[in-house]
Amino acid sequence: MVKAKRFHHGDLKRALLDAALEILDTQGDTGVGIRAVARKAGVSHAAPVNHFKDRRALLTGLAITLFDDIQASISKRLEGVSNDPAMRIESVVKAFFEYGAEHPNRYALLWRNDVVDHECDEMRIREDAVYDFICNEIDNLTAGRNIDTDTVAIGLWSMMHGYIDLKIVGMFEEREDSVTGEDRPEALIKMFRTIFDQYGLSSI
Amino acid sequence: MVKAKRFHHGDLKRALLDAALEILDTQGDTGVGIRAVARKAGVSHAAPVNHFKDRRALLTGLAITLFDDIQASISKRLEGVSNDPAMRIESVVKAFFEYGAEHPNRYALLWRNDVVDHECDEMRIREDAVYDFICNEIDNLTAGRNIDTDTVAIGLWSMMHGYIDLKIVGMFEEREDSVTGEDRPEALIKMFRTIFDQYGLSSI
DNA sequence: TTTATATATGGACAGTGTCAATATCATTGG
DNA sequence: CCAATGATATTGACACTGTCCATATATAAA
Repeated sequence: MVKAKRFHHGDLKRALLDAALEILDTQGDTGVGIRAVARKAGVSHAAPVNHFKDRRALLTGLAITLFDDIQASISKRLEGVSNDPAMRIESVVKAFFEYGAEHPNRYALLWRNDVVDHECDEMRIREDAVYDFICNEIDNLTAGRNIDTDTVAIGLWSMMHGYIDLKIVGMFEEREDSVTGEDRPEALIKMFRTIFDQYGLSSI
Repeated sequence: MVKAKRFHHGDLKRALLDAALEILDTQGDTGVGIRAVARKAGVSHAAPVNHFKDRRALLTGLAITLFDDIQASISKRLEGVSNDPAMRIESVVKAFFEYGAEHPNRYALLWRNDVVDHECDEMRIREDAVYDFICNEIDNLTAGRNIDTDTVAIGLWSMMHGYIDLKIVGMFEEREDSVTGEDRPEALIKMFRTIFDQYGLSSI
């Protein structure tokens, strides 16, 4: 039942994903093709079909591993953080900011609707895990008040994602903060604090 | 000097862009290729090279026309709106919301960093036009106060873009607003009003 | 060991982007 | 008006891609 060193190659699926990730980082998702990945993994051009029936399946599989990486990064950050819901939310946001800045190609792939299947369970489960975590923390803040959790969560996630995405595109180049002088991500986090404040969430 | 019905085809560049847009709407940007567009326009597969040297150039050219469409939509909306900066900003946001909902493939193409060249002047000019408009209106609100315009503008645009983009991906399906019962875009706009309020921008 | 299943190979096909050589049209100069 | 020039379109070619097929081989089960 050991997964390594079985069959012809060993664990080809893992090898394919490793190769795909390397190509993604260097050439973007355009370069991540069935044949190119197979070539890098040292197998024939038709070998991957046994593990990924499609190019779409390959990229979806890759995206799933990327989401797991983010989740791991979030968990690591949460270890050294207090139980304050606001601080825990901030950890999630910072994890995404960091991931997008360090691995723009990986982050961009995650939200490519054409080459990644967001309908599949494995993808949905992972998205929901993060979303539900945020909602749960927001609930801790809004307890008893007449505030819709989803609205706050969607607003938060939208701003978080939009900032990362537009920064990757290059939209925000040469637009430094001339007043506070702090990093833009910090400014955006502070901006969200003001939202929470206005919503009566004093603890943040 | 008339542009129509000149040379072999007439105005092939326009015909190519029309064909490209039709394919984009029906098949997404993956289907928008040099050969497919040429086929639809009724010319040989190598004809487009005279007007777009690349597939990237073709998609960039297409994106430019899309941005012009959005700008036109914004201008139209602004006609029936008062001089209140907050209302004018809201018009811009609503124009983008509407465009993203009605033409998801077009909106998604706009921010595809790999197939659209955001460095070129024609693209930058159009992006800056909208951005500067928003900044200008924000300035009218923040006049004299110690608030960084770019921070507010980036936050606004991030939230606006992120919401549209994630909605296209399907991230927000089945997450209705259970409290207010209003549309999510309205809720997000209201959310931004709270930001402005908190920033001391009473007029919004 | 035999059988069955999972996995990998090589060949083929249609499709793609891009380039080079050629042909045709439109405009300009004489 | 005619010739020349530059812009535009066509055809053919090349390497590459995703996907399918028949085949071969390795593992697991009987």
